[in-house]
Amino acid sequence: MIARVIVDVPSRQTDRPFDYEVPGELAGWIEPGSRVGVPFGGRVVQGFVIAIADNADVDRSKLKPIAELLDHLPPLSPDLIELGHWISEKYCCPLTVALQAMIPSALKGKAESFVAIAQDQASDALFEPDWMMFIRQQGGEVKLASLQAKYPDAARDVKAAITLGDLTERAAIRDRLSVRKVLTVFPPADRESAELALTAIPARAAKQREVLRFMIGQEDPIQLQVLLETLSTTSSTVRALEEKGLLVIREVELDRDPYAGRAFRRTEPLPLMEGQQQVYDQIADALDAGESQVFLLHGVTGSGKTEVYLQAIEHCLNLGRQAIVLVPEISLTPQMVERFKGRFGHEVAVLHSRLSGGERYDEWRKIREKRAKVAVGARSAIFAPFERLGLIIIDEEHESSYKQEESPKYHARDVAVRRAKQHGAAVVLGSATPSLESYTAAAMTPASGNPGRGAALLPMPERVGGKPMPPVTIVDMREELRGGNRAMFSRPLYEGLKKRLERGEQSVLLLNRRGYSTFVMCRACGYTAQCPHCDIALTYHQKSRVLRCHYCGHAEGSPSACPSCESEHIRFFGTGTQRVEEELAKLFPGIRVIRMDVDTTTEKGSHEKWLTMFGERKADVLLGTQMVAKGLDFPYVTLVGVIAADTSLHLPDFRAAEKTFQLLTQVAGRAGRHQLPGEVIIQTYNPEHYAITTAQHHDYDAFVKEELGHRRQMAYPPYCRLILITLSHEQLPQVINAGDKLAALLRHSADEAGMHGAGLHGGNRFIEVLGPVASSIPRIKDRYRFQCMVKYRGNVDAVGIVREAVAAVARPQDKAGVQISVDVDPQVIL
DNA sequence: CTGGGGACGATC
DNA sequence: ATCGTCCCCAGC
Repeated sequence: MIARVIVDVPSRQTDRPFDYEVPGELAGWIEPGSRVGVPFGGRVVQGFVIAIADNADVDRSKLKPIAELLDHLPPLSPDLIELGHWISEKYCCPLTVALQAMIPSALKGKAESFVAIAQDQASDALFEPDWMMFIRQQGGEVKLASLQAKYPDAARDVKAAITLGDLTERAAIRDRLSVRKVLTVFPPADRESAELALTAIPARAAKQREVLRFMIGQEDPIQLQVLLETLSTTSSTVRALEEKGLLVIREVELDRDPYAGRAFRRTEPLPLMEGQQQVYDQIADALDAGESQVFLLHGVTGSGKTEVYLQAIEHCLNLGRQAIVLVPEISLTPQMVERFKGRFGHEVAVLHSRLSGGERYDEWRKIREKRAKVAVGARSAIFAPFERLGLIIIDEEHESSYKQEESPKYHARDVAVRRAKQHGAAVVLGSATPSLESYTAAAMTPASGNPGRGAALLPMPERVGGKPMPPVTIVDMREELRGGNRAMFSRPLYEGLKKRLERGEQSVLLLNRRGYSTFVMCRACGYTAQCPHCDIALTYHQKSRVLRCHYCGHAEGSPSACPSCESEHIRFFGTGTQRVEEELAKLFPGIRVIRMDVDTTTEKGSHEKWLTMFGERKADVLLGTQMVAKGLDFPYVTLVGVIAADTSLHLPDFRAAEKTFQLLTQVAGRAGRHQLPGEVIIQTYNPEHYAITTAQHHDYDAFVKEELGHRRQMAYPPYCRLILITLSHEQLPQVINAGDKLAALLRHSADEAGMHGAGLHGGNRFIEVLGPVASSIPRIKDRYRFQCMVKYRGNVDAVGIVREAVAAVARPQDKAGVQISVDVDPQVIL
């Protein structure tokens, strides 16, 4: 029996299966998906079995046996392995990287070396060195690492002993975490004889009597720790009873439950409004049919999408299938979790990055061991190891956080569609502002003349309770300036805030820029403070009084005089959240402000803490970056102010307008969701920009129409697909050289591919290579950055072309080599 | 003639 | 990625 193993060595050259012999004793245990330790190039590494075969591809003499099996249940299933292949192809990464992304990091084992005294070595206490005696004391075998730590000078001798055969070396894979085990006390099995024994306990051991009496009355096993606290005694007392054979103490597996001690109030399905019911019926039909189908649920904020999700999941579970709910990391608040736990109780597993490694592992095991049927989580929860998926819901599907920034650079939405196909599951993409990719996919419905393809559009244009969308006022900041107001708050926004304070209502202020100021400039000579490691201006942080780089974290003291001309006319320009906070305090003495940005929410749970405080009306204003725009729902918020809508509009990103529109629409939906009517004020220097005017009228369709026009004109997605290749190196000439080489190779292959297709340009099939050009931030962390862009459409294997070109350029890949990263733009492929 | 150091290639 | 091998040149 032969196992094909993908070894955990993430490089281009080892990105293929290696064959291993399955030892007889493991034959029944090893299957595709098993995690194993295998000897590889003179050491032991972790690997995944991806297939079982009868015959090896290589000469039998080269085969080595699998060294160890790491889990009793394989952490991957065949469908996840297949999905891994797809990811590694589509996103251009080694298969092991794709597979590793699917399991909790607790299962990322590292090889550990052990040394043992060889069997035939007799003890020779007189002449033995200390370290050898130490090994004997430890039972003949120790971790190499602990030997190194204790006897740093013995390295030479130990190495020699291994070479001579006096010591043997053994490697094993060790997981970062294991199942949590808790000492647990079991009540006596035979209560009658225990009663008898009770009387036999002498009076001086009164504590033992008390413990035993307690345990006789106890139905269930109890944690030792809890027992000791309840009866305020010590473990020796309990141990004594154990030794008498009256009690049993055993280690019991226990989940680390991040929501332990929280009771979730059970909720029942709410009656659906007509709009909700129609949407639900369509999803339920698809679930009944059991065929993969993608839905785009376009529901305005407050239209009751979550209740539709909950009932669709319930229907899915009733059909004996499982469901995954993806939510942006930032929206995965306890309130959000509560909605799902409240409806489905213990059958919900929660997966997100704020959990500790152990908690995450235990939630994952709940799914693996079929104790959970619903997974709620961020991006990576798309890999939840369910066997019969029926439904995948992606809430706020337009969110860019569904794209992973590190390798594997997958987009959870695209992976979801693929995974649903494997399982015959339904996908529901929910958003008030669908991404253009999803919208275009939905525009290809049978009705629009593309039968058999496309996502079904499910509109939910009504808000629950019929609340109107809040009125949105656009304030032209150029007018304000002309009117003599140079402050960061326009008069309408100032008046609005003042009114809210007087009425005891709350406001939310959005400014998509943290820190105090955007840049520091000398008015005399024009000097600006730049990061020494990146080509980017430093941001001043008021509290710590330092200039900080938001890309590499570099910090330096802020100058009081210009470092270049020594003038004192050095000033802070641009506005960050810290400065707004300061200004609010000046304008409204006594105002209570909660500031929420990366700087104030690094601590675990701080994000929720601030929101809870705000919900309890312990602050008047919630001020923050885009994290205040997402999913918050506070009844006393009646004013939402956007301090500078232009911040995201001018980013060097063809999605800048789309992101701005989404952000403004999202944040506008935060006001007046309850009894009190709301109001939104947007400050901007571009009041006529369509992203802003369409957001003002809550007019998604108008925005999409306009934006699609621009995208078509510029040949950007969804009218084509993109691959961005970024090259970086410490030396500028090296990057330029590699960039030129790469572009030449790409152009050559693109031409060749074009030859075989009809109508290269303007038709439905083309491939175009742009660059190399310097990236928008030409240097980060002391590395110069250049990029090439591949634009393509139709049936061309652009990723394949890129993969080959990258492999050719990255050939001499020693330490001095140019780093190349490949980014495939998201695309809903149906 | 030996021994360090960097390029090259294999790893089942 | 990491390790062993080969080959070259410097030093003895």
